[in-house]
Amino acid sequence: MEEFVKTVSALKDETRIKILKFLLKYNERCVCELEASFNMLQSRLSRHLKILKDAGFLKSKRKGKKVLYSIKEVKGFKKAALDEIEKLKIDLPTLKECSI
Amino acid sequence: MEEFVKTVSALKDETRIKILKFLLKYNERCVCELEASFNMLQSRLSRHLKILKDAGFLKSKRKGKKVLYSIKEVKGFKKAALDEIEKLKIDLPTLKECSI
DNA sequence: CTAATATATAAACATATCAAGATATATTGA
DNA sequence: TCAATATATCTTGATATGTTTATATATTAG
Repeated sequence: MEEFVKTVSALKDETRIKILKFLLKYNERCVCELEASFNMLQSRLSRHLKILKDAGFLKSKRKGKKVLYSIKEVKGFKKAALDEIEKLKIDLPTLKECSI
Repeated sequence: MEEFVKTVSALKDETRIKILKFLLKYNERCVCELEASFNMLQSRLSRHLKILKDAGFLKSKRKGKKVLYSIKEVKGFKKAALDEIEKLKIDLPTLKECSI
């Protein structure tokens, strides 16, 4: 139950839905790229990324100063959720890549 | 997007998850049966049923004084959610049937 | 080691959601 | 029509969640 509620809670936020859709489209991205692309406060992003990671939707790996986030391979309900998000017709910001 | 958020929001509550699981198991039930089974205030139950119905998980039909609620046939993400809920290992209250 | 950059966490405040109690609406039968 | 039963809605107070600002931690360059 807890696990399911956590999964669903992570999905119940427009910002997080957009982040997931963005990473589905643009693969592995560092926080500063997301920050630039979404034009969003870093602390806000970091918080949402943590929630998505804790819920099992994202994985992260450090690369130097950067931390790269990407979609984790999932199945079952979580997979269905990502599929649904991928189909949503919502505007995503364009990718603002990091120098380096 | 709105639709997806509404769907997910409906799922983000333990009471509603239990109601869904209960109706998956016991099929069509009136509010007073749910009230008796869950030992829950009627207004609280009614509120949750409305949220689940608005989100597209439940349908209802009136039968005399009673209103009968049951799981609606759904597909895609919603179906995956119901499947997941059906698999959850949580205790459900036993059914307290209505006289009549 | 220190400064600079990248990311994470914490505190304060605002908003959303829930439970409970009160009230309203709908249906039936007298 | 009126009373009783079943269900729905509204209001209030409590709790949870999101945003912002400030601060802390981690990594690299010098």
